[in-house]
Amino acid sequence: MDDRKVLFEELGTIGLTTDEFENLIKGYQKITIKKGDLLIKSGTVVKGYYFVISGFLRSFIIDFEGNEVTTNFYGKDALILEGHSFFMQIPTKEDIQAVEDCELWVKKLETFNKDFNLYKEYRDWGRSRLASDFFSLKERTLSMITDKASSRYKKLIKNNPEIIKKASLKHIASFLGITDTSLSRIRKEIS
Amino acid sequence: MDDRKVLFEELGTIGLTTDEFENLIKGYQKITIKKGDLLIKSGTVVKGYYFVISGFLRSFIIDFEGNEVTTNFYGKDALILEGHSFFMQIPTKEDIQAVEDCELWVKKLETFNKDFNLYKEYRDWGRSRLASDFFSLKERTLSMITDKASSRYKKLIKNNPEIIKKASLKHIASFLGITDTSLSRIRKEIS
DNA sequence: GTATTTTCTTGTCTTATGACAAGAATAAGA
DNA sequence: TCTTATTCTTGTCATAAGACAAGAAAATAC
Repeated sequence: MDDRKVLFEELGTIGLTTDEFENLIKGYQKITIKKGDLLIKSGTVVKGYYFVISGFLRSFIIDFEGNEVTTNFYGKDALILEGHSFFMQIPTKEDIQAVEDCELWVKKLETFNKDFNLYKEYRDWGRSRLASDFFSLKERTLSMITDKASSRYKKLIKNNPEIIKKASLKHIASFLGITDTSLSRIRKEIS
Repeated sequence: MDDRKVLFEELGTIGLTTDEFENLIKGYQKITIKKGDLLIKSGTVVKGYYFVISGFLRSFIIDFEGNEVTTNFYGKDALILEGHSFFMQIPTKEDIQAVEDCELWVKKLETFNKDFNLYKEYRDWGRSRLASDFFSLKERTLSMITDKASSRYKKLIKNNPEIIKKASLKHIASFLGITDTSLSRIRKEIS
């Protein structure tokens, strides 16, 4: 029951009655994956969305030259929603990998659809989440355009210290759109 | 009635009955704006989403140094949805400006919410649109990371020739994340 | 249709970042 | 614990893109 706290914090405040909330919560299943394992494999259809209970993950794609490009990081309480694949039920191009051992809640498509159509509050919550993830991505894209690499790195230190602590230099570098060599030099420069 | 064709193509195929469709369509109002005018002003709360019937628009933000950075372009049939502001009803940071005289359909929040809760099909459509816009932005961000400026420009020529035709060099340049000087040289290089 | 403003091109020089490679440090495996 | 693999640092050199400035071309206004 303790683990439900994470969900409770997010979903317990959207305005559902206790019964509705309990019913909604039933649709979540707990899973664990080991460090290095893939939660989502590129080429497959994503079957659920996920809440991170504990652990740390990253998403990446393989670019045309065969290099891994890290597209995002997911720590405690993060929502992992690969909407394009999940909603349209088409294969995803991204892989999502556990950087540490992880515990997650899964919500599968069928129960998601059922609850989505059942509860207005859940719909509003989902819409907000999507809109705010969209907004974050916009900010990131803008930062790629207007900031130089060292500023992007400094922002990451300030806003996402967990990433700096848990992700490897190589993964952070490709997330920032630079080489690991450059990031190493930026680190030296800053310290 | 002719102008409804645009909407029809998008919304007429989502599985509503004729009556439901007619009712949905009623929620749209037609507006026009003149070249140079702002459809959405930064600092205000977005009151609707828009379908472009005719014309051409661009969205931009002002960065910390006071420069305009073009964030998107919208041609015929495009959906203009500033979700973060529209759904959360908070002020937006973006401006959206008519590059040419434009005609648009507006759907205001109240009718949107009514119809969203009324029709499952409309909900599914909205979710798909949001997910696919999200996906496009992801691709754009990835392109900023993995492609050099000339490749990004070539992709734009191939995938969005309308932008090349209608937008100014300066706006295209900031959209691609480069200076107008650089884009001018890339154009010379290519031709 | 001329004047004025805006947009685009081109030149020179600077700078941030990449490519490649070799060694150091750290982590993982046996 | 020792060995091997991985990650990180550092050096040298190459290159894409920016900064600044001046002129050409095009669009807009009067």
